[in-house]
Amino acid sequence: MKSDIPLHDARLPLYQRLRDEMLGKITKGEWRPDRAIPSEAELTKTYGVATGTIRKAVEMLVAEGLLERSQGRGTFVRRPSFDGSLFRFFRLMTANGKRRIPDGRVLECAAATPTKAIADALHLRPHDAAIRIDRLRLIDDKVILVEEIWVPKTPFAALLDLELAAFGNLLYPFYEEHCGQAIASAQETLTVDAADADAAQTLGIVEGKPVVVIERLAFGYDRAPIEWRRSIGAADTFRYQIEIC
Amino acid sequence: MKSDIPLHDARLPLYQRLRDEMLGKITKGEWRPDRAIPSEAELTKTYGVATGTIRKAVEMLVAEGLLERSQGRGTFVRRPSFDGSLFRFFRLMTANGKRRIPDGRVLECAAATPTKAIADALHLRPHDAAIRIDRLRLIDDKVILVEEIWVPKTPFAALLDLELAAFGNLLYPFYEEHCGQAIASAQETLTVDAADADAAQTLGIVEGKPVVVIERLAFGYDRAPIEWRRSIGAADTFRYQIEIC
DNA sequence: CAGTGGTCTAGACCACTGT
DNA sequence: CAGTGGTCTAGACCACTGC
Repeated sequence: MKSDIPLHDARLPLYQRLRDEMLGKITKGEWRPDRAIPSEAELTKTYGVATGTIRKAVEMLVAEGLLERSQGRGTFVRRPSFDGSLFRFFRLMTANGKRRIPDGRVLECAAATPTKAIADALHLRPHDAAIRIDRLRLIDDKVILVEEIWVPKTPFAALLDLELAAFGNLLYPFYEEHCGQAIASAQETLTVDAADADAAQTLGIVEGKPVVVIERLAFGYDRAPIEWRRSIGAADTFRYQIEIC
Repeated sequence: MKSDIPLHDARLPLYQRLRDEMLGKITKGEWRPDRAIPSEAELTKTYGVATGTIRKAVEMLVAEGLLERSQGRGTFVRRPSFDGSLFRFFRLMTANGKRRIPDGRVLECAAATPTKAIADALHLRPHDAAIRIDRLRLIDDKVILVEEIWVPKTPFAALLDLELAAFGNLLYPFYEEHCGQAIASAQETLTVDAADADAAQTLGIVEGKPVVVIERLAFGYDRAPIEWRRSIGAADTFRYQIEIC
């Protein structure tokens, strides 16, 4: 029965080829999100391999976050759920140690010309177009962060056609839904500065008071830079938490 | 032969208990860095379990970075190479983007009574003894960080017998060498505060100027808290960088 | 209860390393 | 070559889920 398994590369281990095969079922929509895939027993029959081999292939996809197993219920295709990873790129905390996602309010989203530093960070060539997003983040209608965000116009042009109110509180799921761009990792640099007049007014603090400046460069799964952003918040209410592993 | 495996918790899966057992061999130095551990065949005999079970336990330790497998050669205990991971717990950068490890100068290292918050963080019971280390970190003889560090007296008592000058620039390799305690992960919380008189004087800044406060709790491979530390530095020269994956 | 994934066994054969 | 880890088999029994 081994001939049932397409031998994409006969030199690859069986469980690898099985994993690729199953990945195809998911990406092609043959196995749909939130639905159970065939049971291990079925899969062993379908592919003519032992349970251990099926398990190893499934385990790979579980580790990659594409499948989810639940004892006694089955194995399910994960809807790219940002519920679980909501906080992955979000490191601000309230004083009592809880994380609360602030509301996002996009003030502007338009084509613009980035500075050289930002263009370089995004690997833009000299005349590549870009989009600038100005955004506030609020908790209980109080501004806690002022954000300046840059993305390349390609493939983010779809953002220009959207109502500003249509932007969600989290941009990354938004990028994925409307532009097909998933964020895989990011690099943040955090410094402390004095508030300039603009930022001070928006944040409701006195000019010259300390602010925290977070510059983030976010990357896709192919490690290409996708988004540059700078967030500024009042230092006295600021709390940034990170796990180092 | 299953009785050969200490049943730390009989409800845990066998491969978990095996992994813990093997972890003990490593941390206790019974299996030494850069040396091969017994082959799979030997381990199955020693512990009286099937190869698959041994493999799963070994795989866990490989995933945790403690073992390394090499086909045809054997499985080796990894020397915690601080060469590559020197910067793993070190996130301060100079303005030009380079990382430079500051010198460490231990001012005091003595038994002391921690606050309740620190005792709780370290999971100390009411009368467990602790050690406090006061330390400066300097670049070009300029103080850039003031650190207060707490570790449990057990198993860190060896630190009390050392000359202060004997402490290296990096404490974690030091802990490992003298106390057999390896740091596996840490959690940091970063806030901005105003400098009190003490810190201001040590850091050479004006009292009330903003300082960055980093509180870190570091954990061992068994996820038990090992070290609490608070580092304070002047905000204007501060730069903190992190990769989020 | 039947069906699912979770654990575990007791092997087999292969690919690779060092001598 | 003998010995190692890498892959794979063909099951068994258990714990959990939902009906």
